[in-house]
Amino acid sequence: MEKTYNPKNFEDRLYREWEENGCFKAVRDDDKVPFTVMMPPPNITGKLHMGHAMDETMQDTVVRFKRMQGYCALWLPGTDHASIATEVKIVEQMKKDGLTKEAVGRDGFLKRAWEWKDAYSGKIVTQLKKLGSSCDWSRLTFTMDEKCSKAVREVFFNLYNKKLIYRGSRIINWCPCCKTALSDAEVEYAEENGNFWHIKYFVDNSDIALEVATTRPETMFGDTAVAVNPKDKRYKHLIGKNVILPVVNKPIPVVGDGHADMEFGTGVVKITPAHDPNDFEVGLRHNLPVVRVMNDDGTMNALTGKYDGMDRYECRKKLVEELKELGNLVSVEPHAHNVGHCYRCGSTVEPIVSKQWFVKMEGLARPAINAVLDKKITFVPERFAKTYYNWMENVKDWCISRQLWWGHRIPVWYCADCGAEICSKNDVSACPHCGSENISQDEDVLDTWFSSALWPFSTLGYPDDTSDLEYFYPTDVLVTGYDIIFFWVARMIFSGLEHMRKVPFRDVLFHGLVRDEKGRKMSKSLGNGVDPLEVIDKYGADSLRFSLLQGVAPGNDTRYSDTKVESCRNFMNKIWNASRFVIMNCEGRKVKPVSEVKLLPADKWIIAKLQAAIRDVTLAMNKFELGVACQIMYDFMWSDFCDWYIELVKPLLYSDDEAKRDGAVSVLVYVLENALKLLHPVIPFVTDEIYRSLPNTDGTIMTKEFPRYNAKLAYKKDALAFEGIMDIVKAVRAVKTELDCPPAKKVSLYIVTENKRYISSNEDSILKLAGAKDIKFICSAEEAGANTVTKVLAIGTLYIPMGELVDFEKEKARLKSELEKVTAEIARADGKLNNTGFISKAPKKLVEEERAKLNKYIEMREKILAQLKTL
RNA sequence: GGGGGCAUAGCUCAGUUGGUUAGAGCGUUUGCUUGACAUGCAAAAGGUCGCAGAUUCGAGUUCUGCUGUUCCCACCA
Repeated sequence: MEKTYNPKNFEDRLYREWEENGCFKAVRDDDKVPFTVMMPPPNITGKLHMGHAMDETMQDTVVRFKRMQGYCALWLPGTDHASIATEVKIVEQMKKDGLTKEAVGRDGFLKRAWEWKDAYSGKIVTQLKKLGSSCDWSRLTFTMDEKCSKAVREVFFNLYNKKLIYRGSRIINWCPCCKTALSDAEVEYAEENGNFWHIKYFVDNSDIALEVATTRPETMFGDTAVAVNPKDKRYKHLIGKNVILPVVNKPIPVVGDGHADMEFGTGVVKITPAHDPNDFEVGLRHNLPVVRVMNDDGTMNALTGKYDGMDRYECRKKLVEELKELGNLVSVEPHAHNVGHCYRCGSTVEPIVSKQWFVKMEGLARPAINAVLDKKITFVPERFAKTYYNWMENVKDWCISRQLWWGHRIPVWYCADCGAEICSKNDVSACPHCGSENISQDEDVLDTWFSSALWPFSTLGYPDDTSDLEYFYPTDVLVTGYDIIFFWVARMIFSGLEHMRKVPFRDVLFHGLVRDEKGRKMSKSLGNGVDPLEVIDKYGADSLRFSLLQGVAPGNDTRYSDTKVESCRNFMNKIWNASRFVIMNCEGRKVKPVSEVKLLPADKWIIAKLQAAIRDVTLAMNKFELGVACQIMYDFMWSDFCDWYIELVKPLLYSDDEAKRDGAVSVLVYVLENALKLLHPVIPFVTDEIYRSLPNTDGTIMTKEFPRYNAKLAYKKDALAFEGIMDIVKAVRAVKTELDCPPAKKVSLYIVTENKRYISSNEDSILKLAGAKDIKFICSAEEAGANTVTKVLAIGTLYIPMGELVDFEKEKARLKSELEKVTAEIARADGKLNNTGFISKAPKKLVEEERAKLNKYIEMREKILAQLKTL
């Protein structure tokens, strides 16, 4: 083995081997319990970012853990066609070649899109492999694969026939840049500084004017009424009269409607049903005409007269000027308000009336809410359930049609002759009503998230009754970011319940955003994104994986930092070198099962620590507390195993006693092997590479059983006793440092104790680790002679002759400060034990422990006092 | 307007049924080439756990209010 950890030597090789040996393949096995995870399919538009790296690492860790525990673990990978995002990119790409969608046509465009898909989805797969993802690549699914299309059509067909999908003219969010409708979830709001334009609308045949205030004057052409509050005494009498729409000079009615807020602005609202969701509702209530005045590209239409064809903002400017000239403009006041933007291209969206397809959410939402309420699905951490309820309870119908070409085309055909509308699972070539072949399919495609919503079952063969679907569905855990609760998680839940009659997954494990070192969101515009591939190249995949999990709490945002990855790389190096040491010492030795080894106190101690680690890691993993699990492993491996145990066995390894050497090596191998198995789900590469070099192992670690807690090996009392030995070592080291004594200088140890035999049996360890030359058991302090430093420990009192290094004043001060500490502890324990409430109400075990502690401290205090007297 | 998160060592963060003297990494100080590792070892300094109450024998942990900060949702034309 090389002297330092060098992941480049083995990561790619191991991954190839795992793959070639079919280690990731999940085949139905009725003797095993299934464990299923569906990978949130990355978009084919981009490359892997840190968010993906965290998401995939968490999934891989959970899946590898379960696989080792004996589950039939399926992790199914995929990629998403990302309808709008991809289409935007392809349009950009074509623009460079001087081409437009219209120029290449639908077929030409789709050809380009598929080429894009072929080029990019492969890249993402390569990147996922670099991370070590143990997914079943034979099942790699693309959201526009044949099987997904089949599922999409089935679901659409069923919902259509249940009247849960309908087509209608409603207010939707329109992106004038992407030229498509968007769902509510696809609009992002940001506060912008705009203006409030106050405009006079004169009452017909009168000098009286109503003053309306608007932030979007250009929509005025679509005004079909002016509303006042029916309770508003100022305007009540005008209800039913007409006002003249300026510029257009058209009379429109004054209506009374509660929508007009008496307190806000002038209390008069212009009503533009075609361009505002609230106005649309008012329009419905008062039977107002809906007049659209804007084109799909954000320019004004013919109804705006001279503004026809002008951009919406240009029109705004010119119109305001005209109003000013006409004397209708009363005032302009600055006004900050929230403006909606397209989540893909950032353009300001226009609320526009448009004929679109919708999913009726009433009826779908309730069961989806109940599934979480009834704990059929558990959110981790729980708090995200609130976000989910809140959204689900207020959800509006889902606009699913997009005026795009890249995506699942809506499976509805229209007959040009008889006007029939035909929804079908299969392509239709003739009208079933009139037989006409003059029919055409709906031009629009479906929202990307419509197919994503079916992901947990479309990937397993739905709508067919496949064996996989029966075995692997419902899936077990969905791992994803909290930012797509609405887009995806919620929609998978109601879709699973509606179409499969079962929840799509039992747990949802949320993670937060990976931010940059300063806590900012990683983004292209800031240029602060860190490429996981570069990090892997520099530090190795295991280092990155560990750094993304260690000490991270579920659902919390984290900061990426090079220094953290570096410290994790150091941990890998530590594991590497400790293993190298163990393997080196195995040469020519008999490595026996630990059950055949006569265990020494230190052995029992490390085995006890190992068992505790196994127990705690398993508990943490089962609760998805991956950050905690990593911390436990880190501490066990580094502090317990490397810093203490390896140092403890060195004297044995260098002794001439063959049996002792064999025993030491056997325990080393046993502990290391188990530790590697514990660590494997998180850091698969380095653990497997080492595992293959261990004696008595064969094949890969990834198919071995995950360690099980064994109560017989817990050795609680032995472990506690051994801590006493460690206390002696720590005390000597501290004294040396304090007195500026070189660590290499050997000292003698005088000990007053009732544990002579136990200390003697660990003498070698103490001498080696403390840097001592001998241990002498004495009965009183005097025997230790003058110039000693005293350490009062639980296992006994330690006297260390330090010769001229001893400064009596300092020693006195040191003992006094120790006395203070012990006295404080006595006061604390005493206080507790004198509290009748504590005695009567606290668990007995706790009271006893406290009492034992008190006794221990009292004893220590007496010893310290005695020592102070002699000084 | 509604709902969350966060506030713990100089910095970044853990701390999940309330119970040892509140932890880690990085940084800082001191000393070490101790035959796996200087990507290392040892020792140490550093915290009234945002503030004020409440519940409890016992609160970093539960509840209420407040302050600061941040995110999400809704949205007034």
